[in-house]
Amino acid sequence: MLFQTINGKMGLNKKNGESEVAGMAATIKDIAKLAGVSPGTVSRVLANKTGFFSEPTGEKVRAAAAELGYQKNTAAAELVTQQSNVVAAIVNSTKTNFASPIIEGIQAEAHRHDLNVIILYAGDDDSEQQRRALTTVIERPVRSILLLSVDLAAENLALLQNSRIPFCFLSISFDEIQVPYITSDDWQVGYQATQTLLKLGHQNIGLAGVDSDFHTGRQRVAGYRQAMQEAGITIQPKWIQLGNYSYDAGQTAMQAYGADSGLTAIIGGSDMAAVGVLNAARNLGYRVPTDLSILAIDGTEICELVQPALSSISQNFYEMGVAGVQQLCAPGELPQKITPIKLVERDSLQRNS
Amino acid sequence: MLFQTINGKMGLNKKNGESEVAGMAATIKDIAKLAGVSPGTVSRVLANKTGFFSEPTGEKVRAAAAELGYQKNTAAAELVTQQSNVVAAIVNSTKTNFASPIIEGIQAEAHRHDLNVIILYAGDDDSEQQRRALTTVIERPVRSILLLSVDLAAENLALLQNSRIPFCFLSISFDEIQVPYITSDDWQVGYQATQTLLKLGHQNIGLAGVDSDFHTGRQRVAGYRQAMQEAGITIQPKWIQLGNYSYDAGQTAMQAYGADSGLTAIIGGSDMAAVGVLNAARNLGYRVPTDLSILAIDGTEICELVQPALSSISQNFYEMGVAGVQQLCAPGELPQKITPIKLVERDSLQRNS
DNA sequence: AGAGGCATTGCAAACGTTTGTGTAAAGTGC
DNA sequence: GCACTTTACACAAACGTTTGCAATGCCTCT
Repeated sequence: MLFQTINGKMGLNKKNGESEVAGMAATIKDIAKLAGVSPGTVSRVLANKTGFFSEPTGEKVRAAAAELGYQKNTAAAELVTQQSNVVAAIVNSTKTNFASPIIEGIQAEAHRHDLNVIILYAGDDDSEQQRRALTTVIERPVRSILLLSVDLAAENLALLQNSRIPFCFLSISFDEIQVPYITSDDWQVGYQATQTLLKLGHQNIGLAGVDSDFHTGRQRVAGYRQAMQEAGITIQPKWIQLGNYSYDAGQTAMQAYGADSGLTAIIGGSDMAAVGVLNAARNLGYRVPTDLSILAIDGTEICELVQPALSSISQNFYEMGVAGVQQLCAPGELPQKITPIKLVERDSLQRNS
Repeated sequence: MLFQTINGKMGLNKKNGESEVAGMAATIKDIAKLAGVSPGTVSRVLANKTGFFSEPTGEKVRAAAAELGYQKNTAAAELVTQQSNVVAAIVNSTKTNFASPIIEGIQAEAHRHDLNVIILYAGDDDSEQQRRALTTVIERPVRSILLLSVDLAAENLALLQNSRIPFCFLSISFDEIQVPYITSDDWQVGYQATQTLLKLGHQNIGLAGVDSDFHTGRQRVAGYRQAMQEAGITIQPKWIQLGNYSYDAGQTAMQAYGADSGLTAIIGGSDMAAVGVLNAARNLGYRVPTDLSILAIDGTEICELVQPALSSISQNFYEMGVAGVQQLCAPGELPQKITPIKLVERDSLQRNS
């Protein structure tokens, strides 16, 4: 009775008669056959649509599923239901390491909404790798896309917008184009960093390693300029050393300042840049913080790894992650959002006498 | 002629008449209708199956696809072809940070084979999060699974093996169970680290922060013991301070050693642990490397971030990544594989006089 | 006892692809 | 001008699900 071999219309190029023979994964139909019910019923009990099946059948089906080691084919299900519960996070593999707390935030909030998270790497500034990551997520049913500080090439942005999948940028901002993003107020980041140093009596303050090619960096520089201007200090051109936020950028910035820079404080464009500044400064003979105060921007764990531990203007990356998925779960909100920043004091700042 | 409205059997609950009305993504059928050919033909030209269509038709189809902004639904395609070109990497979100070079290796080699990579986070030792990550990849068509130093709970390993998806562990090893893995020879790691220090004249050598709960850690300890024994040195129990490879583990280990430990050299179980040792040692009044040599294990970029830069027994994580996808692309090879290690000298070692 | 309701299940369409088979029309050789 | 091959395409099945609808049987009410 249980092992009846009625098996519908026979395929032409593949006979599906005995499906437990080889390694072919068990399907809902196999369960149906084993349990002696229809595939539809199996689907219903497995989806726990209570009220649509009797307890005895439920048991039979569950037993059969267990025996066959059934694993659902979600892709097939998503095909018919036309909806997915995975959200994709695309990160650029830049050396600055704030991605991890953002992802933890995404993960936590996503699970709260019963969503699954997949992560894709999009290379550094490689538009080809971006395209690759983008198409792999667009081509399969993802519910939404989060882009962690990736600066999309124009053609890739078009691709993304064309896909009609909801998306949101994280930890990056734009002025020219109108897209949803969540990040810190980068102008405030620059402004408050500078203010912090000014309040400690510093006047000659450097800004090292920020990238003014993008909005984020331009904003930080603008905040810095404004704070300096309000304090009545004229900025020497060499005080602003641009770069790409990396460790190397910090180092080369510091080397450009040189051993007799006249600076008493430096703002690192990122944690990594600040560490670069720190190490290069030491090699130039500076003692930190005695001779030179250093203030990092970001506040990731590396600040606590080096000695002296770096004080920082810290961003709330975790919060960015959760805000990102919230934004995508409850759309209709305004598309730009700001997460708070705060000063975290460690051991790299000192009052300028 | 082009806009004929023959559209097959009408659906009962959803009329698919004009599909460009709302946001519904364009399908192959829409293209077919627009170009005035059959869906099959569209599929063939889009897949570039040359020889199956004439150039004029090819052009018509491509034009229609472009006009509709067509995006392939790979999930649907994978459903019928029964094969996928995505490989999943599952990483645990541990604070030690070697994951990134492994992923870069995976990524590079995968692209060489025209595969796409998705990454999942599996939490730290959270079997529930593991299960979640695992099922999300098992439930959809992935070609193979790489697990980066994740120690799977027993029930989750069963899940994985049951799925019949090829998998390989990276940067972790096992003795009790028989599974494919690629990692460094951890015994050699411990042995060579110790040898390095012995050759520099050290005798009282500590081992800090390794986790002997797992095979990897046990092997490192065993290598250390063997090297010490060969040198005729009896290990004081407190020289071995276990931990979980973290920064904190390194710190507490060093604090356990104390200010008058008698040690002249310490092996950090990981880079992070070594940095923990370094900072704690400084706080205890040690000068590194003058009073105390420190040798890290792993050789990630943090070794170069701290001062003095930490010498290390470096693993080739990138290579692990490429070996992992190679292994899964050309199966039949022996299931365990070893990637080489090497000593990288930086500034944290000094001869013991 | 017949009508109506409800619980349980089967049936079949549909999701968006790929691909084997069938078949006209066009091309080739004699 | 006929048989034969080739070219270019359409047709339809199949992948593994979900779900609206129909069908069956039983229960309850009058």
